[in-house]
Amino acid sequence: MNIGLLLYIPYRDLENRIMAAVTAAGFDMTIAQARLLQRINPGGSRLTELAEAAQVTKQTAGFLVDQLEKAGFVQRVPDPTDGRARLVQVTDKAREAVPVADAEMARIEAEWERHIGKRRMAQLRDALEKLGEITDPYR
Amino acid sequence: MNIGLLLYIPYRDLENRIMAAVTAAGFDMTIAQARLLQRINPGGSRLTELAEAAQVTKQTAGFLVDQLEKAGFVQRVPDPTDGRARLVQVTDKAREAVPVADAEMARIEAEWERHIGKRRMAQLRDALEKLGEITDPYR
DNA sequence: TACTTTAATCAGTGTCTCTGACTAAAAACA
DNA sequence: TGTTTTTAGTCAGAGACACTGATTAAAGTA
Repeated sequence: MNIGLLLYIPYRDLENRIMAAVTAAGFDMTIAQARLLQRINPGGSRLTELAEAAQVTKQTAGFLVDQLEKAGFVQRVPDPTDGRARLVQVTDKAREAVPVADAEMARIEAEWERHIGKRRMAQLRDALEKLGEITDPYR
Repeated sequence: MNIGLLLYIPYRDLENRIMAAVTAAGFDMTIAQARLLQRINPGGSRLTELAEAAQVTKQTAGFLVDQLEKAGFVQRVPDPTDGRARLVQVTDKAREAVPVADAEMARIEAEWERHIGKRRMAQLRDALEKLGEITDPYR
């Protein structure tokens, strides 16, 4: 079986389940919004940075940040070091969603480990981390 | 690092590269179309089957099949065993794209194996196949 | 100062995906 | 057999997401 599909199937399952958990907890956001949100640095990120990290255009990133801002998950503040730029910062409201996502993630990882075994899980992680070195365009 | 992102990064890289190779060879199709095309059985598939396999609604599958049909990559023929249904079949034109995709896939797999080693590659495949047992909704 | 680059936005468009409502054929059943 | 329910697929409408191209304002550079 095609290695691409093999990678995609568990990925999609994981993403769907985490999004379901997050929205069930009352955090109303979409997958694209969540993907972007994840990439924001602790001190805030510029839109251009964010676009690059998430592998979308600045326009798309701006569109998503608009929605996240409207929903109260991020705020834009002026960048003190550059008058053209603004920093996108995660709000407390969005930070409250993190433990929900983390808990679901832990649940899924435990399930996976139970099914494929501790050894295989460690090997999977190891192989993927090494693979990231040549496939992550942001690295 | 988050196992979801770890899975997603090489997947996206692979998909992008294969699509680039396929479109560069003159086969003008989108990712969504290609995903659906992959799922069509040798003897043809019903729309409902296809939708289930690709995890989209019947409407979405129909929309994509319309486009694939317009581009000449599939044809719809009546299902002899069911007057309501039609079989979506892959055309020769689409079949010509397969070796292009396969060649790119082989190239990528070779690169990956060169970077992470034969042993890790085998472990990755093994772990993912086992994981598919619990994460593939179509299985 | 004049020119170039960079950060972000505005305008417009195409693709993908969904929900809901519908038609027609097949299957189930009374 | 005739009626009801299920199944296969389509039509209509809407929203989300992604793109290209053009523009504005600030910063950096010659």
